[in-house]
Amino acid sequence: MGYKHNKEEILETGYQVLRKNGYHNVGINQILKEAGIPKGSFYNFFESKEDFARQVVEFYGCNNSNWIEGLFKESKETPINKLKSFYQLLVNYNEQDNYEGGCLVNSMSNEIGRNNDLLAKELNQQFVSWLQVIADVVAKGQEMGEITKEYSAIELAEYLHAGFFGTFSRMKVTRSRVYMDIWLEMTFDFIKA
Amino acid sequence: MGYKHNKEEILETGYQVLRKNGYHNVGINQILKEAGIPKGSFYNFFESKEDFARQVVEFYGCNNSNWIEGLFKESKETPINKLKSFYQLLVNYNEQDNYEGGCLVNSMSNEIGRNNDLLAKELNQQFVSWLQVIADVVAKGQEMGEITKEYSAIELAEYLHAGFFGTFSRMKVTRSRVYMDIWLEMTFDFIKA
DNA sequence: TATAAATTAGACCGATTGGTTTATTTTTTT
DNA sequence: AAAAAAATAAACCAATCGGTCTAATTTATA
Repeated sequence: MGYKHNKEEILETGYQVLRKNGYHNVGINQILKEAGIPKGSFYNFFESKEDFARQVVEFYGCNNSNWIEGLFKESKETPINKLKSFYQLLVNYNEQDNYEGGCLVNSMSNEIGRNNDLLAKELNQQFVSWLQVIADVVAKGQEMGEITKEYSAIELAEYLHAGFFGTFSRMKVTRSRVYMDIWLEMTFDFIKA
Repeated sequence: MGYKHNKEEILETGYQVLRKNGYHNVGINQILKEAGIPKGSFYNFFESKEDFARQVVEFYGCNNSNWIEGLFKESKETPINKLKSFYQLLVNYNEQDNYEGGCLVNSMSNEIGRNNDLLAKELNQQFVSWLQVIADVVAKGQEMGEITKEYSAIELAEYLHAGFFGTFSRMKVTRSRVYMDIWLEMTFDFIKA
């Protein structure tokens, strides 16, 4: 039957809160309030705010990694179209969100990537694990002759995802997907064989 | 002769502090300490922390805009090489900094681009003014037949600078320029005519 | 030179921060 | 059923937050 509160629900709430507001802009009390738990429970599950954030990143990162893998596996499209559809899907979700939040790993990397070694390490780990999933699809596209072989699959994956992140950040400020759509068109034009 | 403290010096200190630590991670007291001024002087010059940050962004944005313009004007290289050298220079500076800080506009856009309308507006304004300078050089490159005409100068400028920002963010976490150098190579390969 | 205005200086303020503590309740183990 | 362990609950803590206030000093204006 278990206790009243469970960790995964808190992590899910934490993910939403941190994604939309950032790390230093959010206090523990806000998380307690939104998750509907008392402080005692929070500090029973998590050592500190930093530990909490690290676990949120890990939780989100792993979920996202599985989601991407599933998406690529189920899709019947060719590799290059799988990738393009994937990015289009992310943009659609963000648009529905009215551009609130964006990607937790992207935002948090920018906010504390240089000031907090523990979180930076976790953020990079998750990013790299996504990259591997993307690189696998890129590699298949290269084998099929769809994607340029001038650069390695991992180099192209980094290029794709870092570029995507940059444009994603711009979307936060402009609150418009116009340049994001152009980015998609240009990038997938550039990387084709 | 003037009073003891002057606003530009405070803005310069503020720029360094905000760039390295972010917005919400920095308190007024830290700025007072690093700038060596009492609180009374700060609130004599600035209405609030938010107003201060806005002025720092404006100050940095304009300085940077002028610097870029000067750089492009003095350089004897062709447009595409001007752009590449410009980005390489930025990376070199960041490397010398041991990847602390990065670009204030990039970092701050990510941190508060969606939560603070006043700052978001200023950040976007500065970004767009840089973009115009870059687009002018891109346009010259297109005229000379060096750069692809498949996309407009401003589209290419957005593509360049947003992509650069994304990779710049990654550099904060990885603390290495490896993928940044690859990004440079790939991007300037992609956009050539 | 007298007066007004701007700047400097830092003590002070209520609110909030991340985190601790203590007591109670619930679940698990014996 | 008894004892140990885990989880819940919220009052409490020192430190810090952004910001205000009053007084002293310095500069500009009349």
